[in-house]
Amino acid sequence: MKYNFAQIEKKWQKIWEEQKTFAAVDISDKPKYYSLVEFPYPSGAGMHVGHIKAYAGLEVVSRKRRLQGYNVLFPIGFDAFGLPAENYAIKTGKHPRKVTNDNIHNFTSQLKRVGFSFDWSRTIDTTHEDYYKWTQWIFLKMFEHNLVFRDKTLINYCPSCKVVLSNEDSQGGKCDICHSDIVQKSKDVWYLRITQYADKLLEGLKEVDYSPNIKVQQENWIGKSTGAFVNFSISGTDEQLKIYTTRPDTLFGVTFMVIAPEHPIIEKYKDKITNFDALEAYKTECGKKTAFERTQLVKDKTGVKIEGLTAVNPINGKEIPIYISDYVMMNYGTGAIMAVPAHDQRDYEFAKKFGIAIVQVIKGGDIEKEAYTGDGEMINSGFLNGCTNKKESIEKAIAYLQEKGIGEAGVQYKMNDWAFNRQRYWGEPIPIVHCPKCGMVPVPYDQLPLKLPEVENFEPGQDGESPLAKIDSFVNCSCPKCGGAAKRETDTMPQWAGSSWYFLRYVDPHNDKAFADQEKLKYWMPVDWYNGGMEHVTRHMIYARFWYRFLYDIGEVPYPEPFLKRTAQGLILGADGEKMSKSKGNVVDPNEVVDQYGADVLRTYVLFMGDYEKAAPWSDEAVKGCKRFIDRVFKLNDMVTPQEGYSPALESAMHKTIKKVSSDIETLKYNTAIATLMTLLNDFYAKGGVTRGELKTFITLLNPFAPHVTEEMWEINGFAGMLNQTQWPEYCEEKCKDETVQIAVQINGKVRAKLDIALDEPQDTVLKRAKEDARIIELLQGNQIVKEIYVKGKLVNIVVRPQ
RNA sequence: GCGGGCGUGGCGGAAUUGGCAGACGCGCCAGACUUAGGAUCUGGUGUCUUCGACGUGCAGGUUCAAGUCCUGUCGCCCGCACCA
Repeated sequence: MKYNFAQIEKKWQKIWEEQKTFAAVDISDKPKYYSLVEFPYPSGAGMHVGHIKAYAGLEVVSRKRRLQGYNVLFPIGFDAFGLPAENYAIKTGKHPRKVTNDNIHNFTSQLKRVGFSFDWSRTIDTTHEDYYKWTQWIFLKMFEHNLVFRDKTLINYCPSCKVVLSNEDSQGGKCDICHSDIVQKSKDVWYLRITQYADKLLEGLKEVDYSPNIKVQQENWIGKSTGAFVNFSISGTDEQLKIYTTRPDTLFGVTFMVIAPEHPIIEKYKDKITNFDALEAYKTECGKKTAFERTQLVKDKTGVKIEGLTAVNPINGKEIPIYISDYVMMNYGTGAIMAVPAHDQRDYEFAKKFGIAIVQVIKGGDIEKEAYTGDGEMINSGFLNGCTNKKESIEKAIAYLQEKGIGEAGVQYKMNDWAFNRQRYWGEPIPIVHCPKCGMVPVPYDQLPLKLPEVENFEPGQDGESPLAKIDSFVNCSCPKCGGAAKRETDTMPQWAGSSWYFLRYVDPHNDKAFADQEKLKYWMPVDWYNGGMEHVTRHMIYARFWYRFLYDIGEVPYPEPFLKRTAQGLILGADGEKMSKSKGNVVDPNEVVDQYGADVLRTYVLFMGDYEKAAPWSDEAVKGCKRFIDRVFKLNDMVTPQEGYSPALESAMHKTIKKVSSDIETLKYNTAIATLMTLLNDFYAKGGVTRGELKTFITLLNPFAPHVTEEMWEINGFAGMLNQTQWPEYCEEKCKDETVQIAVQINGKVRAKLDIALDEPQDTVLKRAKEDARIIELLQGNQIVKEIYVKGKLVNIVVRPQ
C-alpha cells in the first residue's frame, strides 16, 4: 500500500483541530507540564525550516508527556510589534495592523501544516489591545514601584531607523535592525531600573536548570564585580572625586587619575581649569566617535591633562594629576578611576604615553615591559607591605579606608539600566501623561489599554520624534491628577516589552480582569522547559526574568523564577554552510518540504540531521533518507503478524529501544532516538515481519516525531482509541540485557579474536576459554603472560611480553 | 584580550563517559526487478603495500587499554569586549 502523505496528514490535522485534541485543561488532577518555545516574530518572509527545528524539539517532548499522562500546556503566539512591519508600512502605505494580521495568518497556516500539537485556543498576539493592555499595566506597576525613571543621557541613535537604541540593540556600533552606524546623541530616555535586580537575577540562576553555557552567559552579561569606592579630594576645593576599583590594595601605586570626558566635575570647575577649551575639543572629538570606535581603539590611548586641578591620593597625601580620556566610561563605576600603571595594562599604556611615573606595589613581572597583573608580595605600600595574599590585602585596605572615612566596599555591574523607549509607531504606547503642574503622571489603570491611535503617516517626526507626536488628538489630553491640560508621552515601548511576560498570558489568555488568574498561575507556573535560540539567552531571557521577578516581589506570580529549564537549539544553515538569509538565497521554506515529502518527513529530518544543539547545514539529499524511513514504516502494515506480544528474537531489542528513545528525548538527543528507531525498523525487515505488539510499541515511540503516519497506522491496524491518547511504552531493565554477548579478546590492547559468552559467566572460565581460542594460542606462543584483564561483558585483554 | 564550545570516513554525525572507533542516515560501488529509473529491493563501502599495518587536528604523557584523562600546540565557531 502506497503512503499518500498529503491526504493522510490533512485528515489527521482536521481531526485534531475538530476534537481540540491538544487543548490544555486548566487545572486537572493530572500532573501539569508547561513546555514553552519562543514565539516567532511574524515577518513577511514567512517561516523557514529553522523555526520548525526550534519548535520540533519541545513538540516531541510535549507529545511524549501527554502519552505519559501529563496535562500539557504547549502554546504558541506572535511577537508582532516591531520595526519591519512599520518600515514595510512606510514603504507600501499598508497599515502595520493589516500587514501583521496577514503575516500571522501565513505563519499559522505554515505551522498547522507541520502538525504541531499547539493549543491553538491560547494563541496570543502582542499587538492586540487585550494583550498590550497588560504590558502597559506591568509598566505602570513598575512605575509605581520606582523602577521607571527618565534621564537625559547620551544615547545610541540610529539615523536610518530614526530611533534610540539600547546598548543591546546597537552592539558593534551597528543598528541591530538596519545595520547602519549608530551615532551618539543627547536625549530624554525612559529607563527601567533593571540594575536593582542584578543580584536577584544572579541568585536566581542557582535555582534553575539551564545548560552551563547559558548560565555563564547570563552571569557575564550581569557582570558583577566587587571592590571599593574611594574618595580622592581635589586640591583647593572641598570636592571629593569618587572612584571605583577592584584593587583598593594598590592605592599606594596610584600616580594619576583619569575621568571620562563627560564627567560633570569638568563643567563644575570650569573656572579653575586653565585648558578648558582643550578639554572641550577632546570631548567633542570623542562624541563623534561611535561607541564601536571607542572600544576598538584599544591600542592607542588618547587623553588630555586637566590643567589647574589636581587630586590628592588619600593614602599617602601625594598630589597627582587628573586626565580625561575616553578609555574611562561614564556609564560604568563612577566615571572616574584611580590609575595604577604598574598593575593595569591600560593605565600602563597611558602612563608610558604621557610620561607619568610608574610605581610598583606588587612584586613580580617586569614593569619595564608591561603592567604586572599577577599576584605577589605587596611592596612600597606602607601597612600592606609583606602581604602575599590578594584577598587579605584587599580586605585590609578596605578596612583602612572605612576606618579613615575615605572609602568603602562596593559592588558594580556591567549591566546597565534598560533604555525603554523607541520613537516609533508600532509598539505599545507608554501610558504616561506629562502635566505642567504635576509632572509625570501615570495613566490610571482603569483607562488601560491606552490604545495606539490610527495614523496615516508612519514616518518618524522631526529629530526622531515618534509618529504619534504628530497626532494632536492623541497628544493633547487632560492630566489624570489635576484635570488640567497635559500632553501624552508619544514614545512607545521597545520590541522586547511584549515578550517579557507572554508566557504568563498563555496561562489565561482571555482574562479581562487580570493578566492571568492567580489559581491558574499557581497551577501552570513555572514553565517546566523553555527552548529557544542562543541569541535570546541574554537579552530576552534577562528581561523576562527581571519582569517576572518584579511581579513575584509584588505578589502577582507564585514562584521567583519563571523558567525551570532552558535549552537552545542550533541553527539550520543553508546547504552552502552559510547562515540562511534571503539575500544569500539559501532559505528553505517548510511548505516546499511538506509539499514534496510531507510533514512527518520534515519533522523527522530537522531532528535527525545532527546534534540538536549545534548548527548543521540543510541537505536536500539527506531529507530523502527520512522520506524512505517514513515510507518503510508505513509498509510495515503489509507485514503484521497477529501476535500481541514481542517475538523472542526481538524482545531485548524492543526493550532497549524503548529505554533509549525515552531517555534520548529528555536529553535533546533526538538524532540518536530516531537512529535507534531506524535500527529497529531494519530489524523488522530483517526478520521479515512485525508482530502487533511490536508494531504498537514502535509506532507509539515514533508518534512524537511522525504523528500523522503513526496515527494512521494505529487506525489501520485496529488498535483501540487514538494513538495520541494511549500510553508511552514501558521497558523492563532486565530484558534490556542480552543473555549472551560477544566480547573482544585482546592481546596487548589489540583485538585478536571474538568470543561468545554468557553474560553471567565467571571471570576464570571466560579467561580460560579466551586462551583456548586457536588464534590466541598461536599468538601467545613464545610470550609470557604478564596480566589478564576481564571487563564484564566487554572484553578480555591479555598482556604479554616476549620470553 | 576575556569567557564558553568544537576539531572523528567523501558528507551530516554515533560511541553506555577510560573498554571492539565509525551506530544511523546521505553519497558512492555492485547486483536484482524494470520499456525506463533521479522508484524499489539485496549486498558492499575508514585508509594502505589487505592472513598484516595504520587510523579521531598536531606533538608528547598517564594506563593493561585513550576519540574520551593530563601537558603543550595549531585551527575553527559563538558570546562579551578599554568593566577600572
